[in-house]
Amino acid sequence: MSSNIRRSVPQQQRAQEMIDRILSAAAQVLSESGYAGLSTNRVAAAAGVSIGSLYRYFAGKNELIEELRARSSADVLADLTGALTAAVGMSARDGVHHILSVLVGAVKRHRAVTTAMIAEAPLGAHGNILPEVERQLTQVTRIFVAVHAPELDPAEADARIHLAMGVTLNACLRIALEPPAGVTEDRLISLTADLLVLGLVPDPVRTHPDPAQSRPDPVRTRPDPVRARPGR
Amino acid sequence: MSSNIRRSVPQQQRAQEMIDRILSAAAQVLSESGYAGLSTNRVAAAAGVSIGSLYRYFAGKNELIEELRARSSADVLADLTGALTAAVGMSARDGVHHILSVLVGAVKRHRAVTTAMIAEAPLGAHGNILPEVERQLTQVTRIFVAVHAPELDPAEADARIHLAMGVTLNACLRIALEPPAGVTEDRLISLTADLLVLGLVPDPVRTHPDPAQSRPDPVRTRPDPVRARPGR
DNA sequence: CGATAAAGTGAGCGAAAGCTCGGGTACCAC
DNA sequence: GTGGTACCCGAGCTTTCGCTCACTTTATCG
Repeated sequence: MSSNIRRSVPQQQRAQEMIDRILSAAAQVLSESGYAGLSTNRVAAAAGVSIGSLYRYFAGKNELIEELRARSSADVLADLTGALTAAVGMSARDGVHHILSVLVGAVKRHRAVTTAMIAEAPLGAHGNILPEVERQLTQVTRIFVAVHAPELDPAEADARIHLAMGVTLNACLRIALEPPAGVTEDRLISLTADLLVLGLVPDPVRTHPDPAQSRPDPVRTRPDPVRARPGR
Repeated sequence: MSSNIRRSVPQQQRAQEMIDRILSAAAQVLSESGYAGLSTNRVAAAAGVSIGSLYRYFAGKNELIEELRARSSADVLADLTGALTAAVGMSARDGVHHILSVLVGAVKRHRAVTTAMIAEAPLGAHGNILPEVERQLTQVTRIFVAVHAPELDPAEADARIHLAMGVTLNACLRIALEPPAGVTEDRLISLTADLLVLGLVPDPVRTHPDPAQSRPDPVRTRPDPVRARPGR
């Protein structure tokens, strides 16, 4: 258990260089050996640095990891803010598309950290890697919904936004980190963008299935059968 | 490093009981201390069993974890298959809704394992917890799309299915494990169901933002930038 | 220059991990 | 009973972990 915050603030240039060396070595170890393979000794060795030096600048392993995550998150966030300002002049769908592709690109750049951090890690309890990004995105989306669908009551809007955040982040991660074969990345982004604008702004006409749609499905059972046992 | 596969097959009843004890102890440790806190010694102690007995039936820690995951996955899969047969008599949207709520319930029942397994784990490289479930769901969805949207070319259909799988699994996990405050679970499931049927079956009318919808957005850029071709 | 602080080193600590193995105990033929 | 097999135990091995600390080297400055 690390406790004494012994981390010293760098004052010379070489110290800053060392910090960078350590962090990029950590990212490298992460991409080569995964989160489980990330030990402070290994990082120090990979950085060509003494283990003692590592502990001079990082109070412990968790600090090191958190710093790594924070840097990636900040970088992705920077890209996002740029995309947001670029999107204000576009149509809703084009804006969403643009934002998505920027996010996908940013995540790709940080493949090592993001893939490894989807892990539990000792960070947030819920294992969210990019909370800053999600926060920013939520904020903007809230405004978007308020403008384009002011009739929604707050709870309903929140539900849609929550869902949209899940779709967005999940889609970006999937597209960037586990791209399926046979489909272009841009096609996936387009589909996601379509889905998002559809899901955010309500359209009373299509919220339920239109009766004409049904196929040779003869039986129409009870509106909803007994739900799965509550369990536990 | 575990190597010799020494795992013996149980022949007496008490052996089977022991295996169950070990597995449920593992689940308990997992929910109490997270993935990082899961050690074989701890599991054995929690099960009130010798560490040697654990290694008689599990070739190593990974085997134990994989068995745990497999059991949860199988249980969720069983629920899913039930939901699928129940859904054949329903409308598309109701069917999807039903499947989603069953999945959410199943995930909830396996909270400990699923939350911990979202972690890296030494399992699949991509950290997918329920590959069997995803496979089954993909298969059914493929049929669904083929029936309801036969005009889609295969690549386009695959893209939509891939996206839908991401949305489905992510939504279920989020709803089951990190339910947001202020919104009922059922509302989220309904929204997700709407989104899914919308996203799966193409509707030429709404693939683009309708012009009437827009608010005080003065600028409207090009109707649509180059759209990705169907790929492949 | 000499002095002081910052930066950097690495042997090695205690703890905990995964796992082994020799030896005991419960069970089921006969 | 007796033999044999399946079952179960737990001290303790080996390795690796996070981390400390006494120490040396390098930069800064009067």
